[in-house]
Amino acid sequence: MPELPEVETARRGIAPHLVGQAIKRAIVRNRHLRWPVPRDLDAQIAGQVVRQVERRGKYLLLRLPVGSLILHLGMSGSLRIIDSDIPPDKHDHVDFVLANGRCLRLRDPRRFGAVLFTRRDPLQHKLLRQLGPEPLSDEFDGDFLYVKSRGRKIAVKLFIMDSKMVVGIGNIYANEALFLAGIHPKRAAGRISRERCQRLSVAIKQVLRAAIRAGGTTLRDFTAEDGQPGYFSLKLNVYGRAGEPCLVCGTPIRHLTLGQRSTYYCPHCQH
DNA sequence: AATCGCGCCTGACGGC
DNA sequence: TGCCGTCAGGCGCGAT
Repeated sequence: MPELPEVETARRGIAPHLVGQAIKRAIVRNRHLRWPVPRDLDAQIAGQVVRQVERRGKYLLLRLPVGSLILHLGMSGSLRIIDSDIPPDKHDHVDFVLANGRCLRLRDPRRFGAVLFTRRDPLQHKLLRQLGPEPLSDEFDGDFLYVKSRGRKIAVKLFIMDSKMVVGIGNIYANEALFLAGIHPKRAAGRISRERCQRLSVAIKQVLRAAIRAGGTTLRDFTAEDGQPGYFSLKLNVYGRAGEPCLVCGTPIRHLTLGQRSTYYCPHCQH
């Protein structure tokens, strides 16, 4: 499941192949993603040169002279740069055929992803407008977490996964960051001290940066089959390790469900 | 305003 | 071998 580090890795992988290239046409084989792919997608983008590939949270923005493509990989989406004559798999829903004979191909078996187009500022798009700060930016720090969480009774894990608070922290990295910060996932967000908010913000940045590094070193050039997502080569301390010993203290890792999502923690290290 | 739970969708996996 | 139930999860949205 692509989280922020995987999306950032994808951005870095595809950007060199796209920037300065004209999109000859868009081929939409299946419009039924999270939201319908616009019927006039091809008409909107055909002939336009990609100016920039940006990321905002887990959204990828392909900036064109007129408008922007907004892509989201959902749960199972992946992007590759391939020769445009390679026949599509049944889950290869959208192609962006480039002028150089290559093609940006979106595969998404579960179709939770999205391909949208806007002629306006994509950051003002309904889906992006209300997003919180980037977790790796200076704006996101212990003070930010502390101030925003005062009075909130919501479990801290759900709090840091709320994209209106801060973007890009998915389930895996939320679990891992809380372990590193020594905070119990169910603790009320508003009852975490300033010091521990600081620890948490540092842990979040640490986990995300490590995952981006891992993604970058996982030999992904995006010109062939997808490489592994970052977390495959990352040491996971708690995620998916229920019953196994904590790597710090040996206590069995516990599992619970929080907001319909799998949650893992060490009952000895996290309070 | 804050919080909670739903539903979209398919592949993997376990049990029989 | 095959069938079936269960789980996984990003995230917007509607309900409370």
